[in-house]
Amino acid sequence: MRLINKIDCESCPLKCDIFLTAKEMNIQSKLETIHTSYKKREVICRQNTFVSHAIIIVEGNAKMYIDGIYNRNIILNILLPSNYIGLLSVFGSPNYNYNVAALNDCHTCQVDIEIIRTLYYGNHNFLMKLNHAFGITVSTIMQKLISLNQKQIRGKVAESLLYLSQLYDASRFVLTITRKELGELSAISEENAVRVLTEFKNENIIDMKGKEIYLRNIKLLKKISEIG
Amino acid sequence: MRLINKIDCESCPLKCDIFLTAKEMNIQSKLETIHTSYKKREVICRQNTFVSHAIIIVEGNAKMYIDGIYNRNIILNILLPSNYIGLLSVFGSPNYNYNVAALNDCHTCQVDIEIIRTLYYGNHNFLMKLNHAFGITVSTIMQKLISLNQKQIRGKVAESLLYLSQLYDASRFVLTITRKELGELSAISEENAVRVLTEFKNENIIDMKGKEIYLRNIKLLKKISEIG
DNA sequence: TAAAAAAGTTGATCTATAACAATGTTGCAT
DNA sequence: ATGCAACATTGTTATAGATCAACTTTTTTA
Repeated sequence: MRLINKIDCESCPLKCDIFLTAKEMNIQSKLETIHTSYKKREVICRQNTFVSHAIIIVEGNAKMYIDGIYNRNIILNILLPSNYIGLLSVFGSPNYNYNVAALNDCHTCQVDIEIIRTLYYGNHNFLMKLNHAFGITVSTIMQKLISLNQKQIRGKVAESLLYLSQLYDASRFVLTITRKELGELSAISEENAVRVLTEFKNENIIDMKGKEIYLRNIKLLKKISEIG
Repeated sequence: MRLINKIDCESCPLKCDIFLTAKEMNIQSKLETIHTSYKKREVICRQNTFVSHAIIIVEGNAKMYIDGIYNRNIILNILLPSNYIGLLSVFGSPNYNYNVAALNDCHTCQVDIEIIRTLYYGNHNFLMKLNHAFGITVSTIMQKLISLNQKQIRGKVAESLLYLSQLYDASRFVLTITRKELGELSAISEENAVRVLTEFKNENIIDMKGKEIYLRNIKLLKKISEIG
């Protein structure tokens, strides 16, 4: 982790959906932010450590994951630019309950969580947004709980592919994650992740060349994902 | 579902941890509440339906569970008196993302969610409590995600037993759930739930007679739960 | 640009657990 | 009191997916 710069930055942390703009909040003073870069594979935040800053991904992709038993992690989701980390702790638990690691070189903008806290203390508009976001988080994780538990490998991989497609808003995309990570996202082994991908390719459901993936038959993928 | 009574009830919905007392809120008017009873096995609220009321369990136990594929549900947790249902929706998703069903005859007190919303709209103390509660919920579910995915049946059952022990605050307790439900709480089959219980009994880790369970060796149970 | 490390692939084997089956037990309703 | 439905138990079988192993390809680093 290299600290690039400690500058006043008005726009980037406020781009994030959940924050209000400086204008809306009617504040003059600029927020003091820290800009930090992370290299590929570097850990941005670590489960069970204290949340000192709200972090916004400005550039790059990152994975949010929880430590499993015996090095078998579970990836919860992929973070894209404008996604924030750590807001769960604003008025919630003081520690991270997940890890975040850079999938490629990442640039972040960080704001002291205490500043966020005081800034938004009495702002119920913000609190409502926060609560709303948490509601979505909870229902997402619950959905994941089901699928990781009850679907079989084809259903799990289908779901992951659809998730990625939606994330990148395209039926043709370049995987930022490795096969092993695709396995961690689907809670299956690396080998089976590869096998299912090959199956899908042979069945003309997807097209694949290295990291490039094209979802040929999204309708069928959805079916496979649903029935498990 | 039988509607018992529509009375003004000041104390019972406010007993719940997350609410403030009428005194703290400095309100004179009494809250209009609905008291409803549910018989054993009756569904109190249904996944994907609109949350119209915040429900507080006044008496009885209930299970919170999500619909799985093919009737294989997953029980998230057991609700005891003073636990609330539906608060996730106050400023979050408008629908339930889980089911709740009575494990034995239950008595509930319900308050229109809209009243809660307006009552607490500008009350950041409440919003902060809500945020805090959500934080705990999220980290609990994440923990569950790990254990259901990576532990094997002995670890899962050990975890469930420890959970129940903590819930009832006793090493000796009477199961309110069936073996099938213990399976659903541990995400394993009913048969394997029985088998593991018998194993634990034979290994003198627990004592068991029908629905009565006594955790003899909690330390070992914790070990089994941790290593999976 | 060579060497090392990381990532990807395919086949064979092993195993944990679900599913099936059969039967016993308890509790509730009429 | 009796019969039905829910609940519990134990043994057997089948299988999905992990693990192991050996190898190739790609990417990173020095």
